[in-house]
Amino acid sequence: MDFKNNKILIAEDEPDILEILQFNLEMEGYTVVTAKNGDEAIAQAKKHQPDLIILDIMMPGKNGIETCNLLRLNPAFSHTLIVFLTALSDEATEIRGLETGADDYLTKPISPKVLVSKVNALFRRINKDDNSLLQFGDLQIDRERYIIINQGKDIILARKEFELLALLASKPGKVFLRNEILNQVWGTEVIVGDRTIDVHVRKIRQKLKLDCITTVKGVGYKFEV
Amino acid sequence: MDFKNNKILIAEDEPDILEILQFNLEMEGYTVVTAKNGDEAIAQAKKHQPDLIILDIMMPGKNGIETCNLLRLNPAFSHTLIVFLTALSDEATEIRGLETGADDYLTKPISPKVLVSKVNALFRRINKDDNSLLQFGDLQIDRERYIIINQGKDIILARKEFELLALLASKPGKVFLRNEILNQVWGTEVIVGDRTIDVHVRKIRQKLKLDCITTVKGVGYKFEV
DNA sequence: GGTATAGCTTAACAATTTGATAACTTTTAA
DNA sequence: TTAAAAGTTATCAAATTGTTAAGCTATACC
Repeated sequence: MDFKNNKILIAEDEPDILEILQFNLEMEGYTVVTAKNGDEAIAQAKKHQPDLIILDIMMPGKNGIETCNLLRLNPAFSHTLIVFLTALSDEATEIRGLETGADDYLTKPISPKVLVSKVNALFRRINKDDNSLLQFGDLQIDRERYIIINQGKDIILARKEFELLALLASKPGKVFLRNEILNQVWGTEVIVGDRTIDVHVRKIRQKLKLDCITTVKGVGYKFEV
Repeated sequence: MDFKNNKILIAEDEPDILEILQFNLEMEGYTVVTAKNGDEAIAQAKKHQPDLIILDIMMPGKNGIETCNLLRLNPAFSHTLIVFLTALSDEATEIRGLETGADDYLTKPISPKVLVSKVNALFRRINKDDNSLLQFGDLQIDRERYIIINQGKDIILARKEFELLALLASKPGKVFLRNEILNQVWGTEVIVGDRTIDVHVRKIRQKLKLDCITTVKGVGYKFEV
């Protein structure tokens, strides 16, 4: 799951609860920043631009609802996920929170596991379909954007090159026979010469500057990191 | 709030609860269709293409979780909002439900007002992403008002130009295939010549004086800031 | 209702990029 | 050692896109 790179800001005045939440979300792979009250939360939000903000409603100084209102006024946070967390199971507060523009509302006591699941579900909702992105260490293959990113640098491959690489990378380690490659990338109709695949492989190797395509002599090629 | 035109499918076997939910959501301006069990829910979903599906977990025949799994397998519903509704406050079930790919989880008893608020919040989020205005640095695209603003200056695009740009900008970075563009901007009925898209792209580039549309040769176009 | 205007599409051609091949060299495995 | 397979390079053809101008269409305006 690659949405786990997302950043979460937790604003909670009770240190114990804060620590439990932070620990569990970090275990899940999220980056967590924290705040002890509303003002600090706003400052941290501006500094770190989190993808999700968890606001305790009962906090000293600015409470969660006021904080949410202020954040939503800023265009930078108009799309940020905001979730309230509170011990109040008071219905009026809950409704007020949601009308304020929060995306969800969690009632304490909530188990860390449930929290993590809810957070995952929220991100799943906004991250739409991320099945188009393959990642291997420093190498990213983004099928949707049709680019390769290696060590932060964009690499542009021509269509055939890209499709060939994407095919090999779709099953790392698997050896693709020349025939398989021809069928998948060129289709069964087209007939091309013997050296065509080699030339494309060469160009990929050249552009990527990375030894990720291995030749299996007499058989085919495979992708390996 | 224009998202109130949205359609909601409720699957719930207890007629009393079903009626209360339906009544309250209709009062709020939503269109509601109903189902009494999982199979019926799937049939209704296919028929009505709802924007949100509320699934009771405990239902005769297929339960809510199974139903959700089946729906998510169908690409037509892979992005549809799904919310579980159940009397179980059992933690394991809750987690299982969320991992299944539901977007939220509501525990009975839930007051109609809270339900309505949660539903509103869910729609607020997805509508925010789809509609309203997109902003990329100095460039603003206001889909509602059909206006582009670049560095404070209004730029007037013709309708096709605007729709093409708005489509590309709706997913920055994503490469839209020529076919996708034709389907989205022109519709599946209309057939236009090969160079039509290019000409519109050229005009957009010319008017915006900004290099924000990238050609991916042999594939399509993408919007990038 | 007629005319002006902007918008949309197309055709024709230019420019560019991509892909395939030939011809040759190098590597590999038996 | 030696075929067979794969690598390399330059070159040319083909595919794709960019550009421009012109014609058609719908809409607005008088």
